[in-house]
Amino acid sequence: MRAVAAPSRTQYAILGLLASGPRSGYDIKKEVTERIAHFWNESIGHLYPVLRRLLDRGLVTRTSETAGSRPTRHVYAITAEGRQELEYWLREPVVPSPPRLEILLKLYFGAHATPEVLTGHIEAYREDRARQLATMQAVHDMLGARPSTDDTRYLRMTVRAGVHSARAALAWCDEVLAEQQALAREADR
Amino acid sequence: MRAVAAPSRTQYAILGLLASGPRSGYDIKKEVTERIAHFWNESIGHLYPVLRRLLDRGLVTRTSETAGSRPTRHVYAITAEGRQELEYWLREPVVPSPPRLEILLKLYFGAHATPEVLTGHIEAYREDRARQLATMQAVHDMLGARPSTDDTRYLRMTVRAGVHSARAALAWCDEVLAEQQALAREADR
DNA sequence: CGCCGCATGTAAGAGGTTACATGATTCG
DNA sequence: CGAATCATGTAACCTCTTACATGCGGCG
Repeated sequence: MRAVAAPSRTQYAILGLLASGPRSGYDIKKEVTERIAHFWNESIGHLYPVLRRLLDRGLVTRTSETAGSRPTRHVYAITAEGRQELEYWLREPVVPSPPRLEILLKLYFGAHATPEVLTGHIEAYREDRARQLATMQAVHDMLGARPSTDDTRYLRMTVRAGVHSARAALAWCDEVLAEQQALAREADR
Repeated sequence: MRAVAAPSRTQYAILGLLASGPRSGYDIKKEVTERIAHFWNESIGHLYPVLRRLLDRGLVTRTSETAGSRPTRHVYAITAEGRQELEYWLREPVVPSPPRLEILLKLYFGAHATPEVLTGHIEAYREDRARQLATMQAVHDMLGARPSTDDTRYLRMTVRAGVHSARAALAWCDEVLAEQQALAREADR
């Protein structure tokens, strides 16, 4: 390989989840979409081959649960080497991923679109983020009812990140929408 | 192809830039890194094949400028069909891309790392965003607080998005760092 | 009786990054 | 005189997504 490995983050997500208990591929997918979808996601079709690779590398083990005639359920557990690999990755600096915000790209090319189209995009985005804010706040309240236990502390922090980010997005949308309205009034005069 | 085309956004970025004047691949790359890197980026190695494809599809034309013994400079210009394609894309709803925030993933797995490591990551991230905020504010001031001319109006909006986002990130970092410090004090007691 | 949840996996390929290859010119 | 800029392009390769393949069991 010439291109230096941009190491798959999927494998670390898997190791991280398995670090708090054995799970099947299906379980992992569910956990991702139900708990951390606000900052991370995985597609099920990618999970299986990566689990296979982790197995081959000895970072996880696999046990099979056969229940009647259903497809065999494979439960994966992290090994000592897997834990080491996870801890190594956790210590490594976060690699910044260059942003690609499609909505800003469209806005940047705004001169080639109608104001109505732009406003429509921003409004849709605003609603999206407003919904997210509501969800995040609901989750936060649910977590916040109890004292900061170890198992929810970090989840709560990520939820707060979502709250901050959504609020900022809303404020920005309102700014942009106001400016677009001012422009429309000017054009009307 | 079975997987339904997630249409390359690179091609639209190219068309959008070419819509305000002919450029070479090299020029496009420079413009991306110098002007819109805060929300978009392209790698030069990917630009050339995509330009080639746009040429084959008749969305751009190419003229060659030979200057002495240097590699021939290819200048691309958008065609009427290219403009149509761009405008079509601009009208289409923004496709939301599921987030993957590595720093939050590491934080979420915080139970398997030392508090010092986590704090280090957050501090690094904070500095990063503080730098970005400074840059964004400088650019914003340069663009001029008020008279929104058409050619800077949309750029300014994207810069404002960066300002809002960076401020939110800083506030979040401070919150998290304070919580980590409180935890450390508790552990000390 | 139809849909959803459970459950695994493969195939195809898009999209994108990095390294390599090559060489002139400009500037400090 | 060495580094950066100009300038294009190819090769290798990886990551990840989507679609396909398959089928049971429970619930409304």
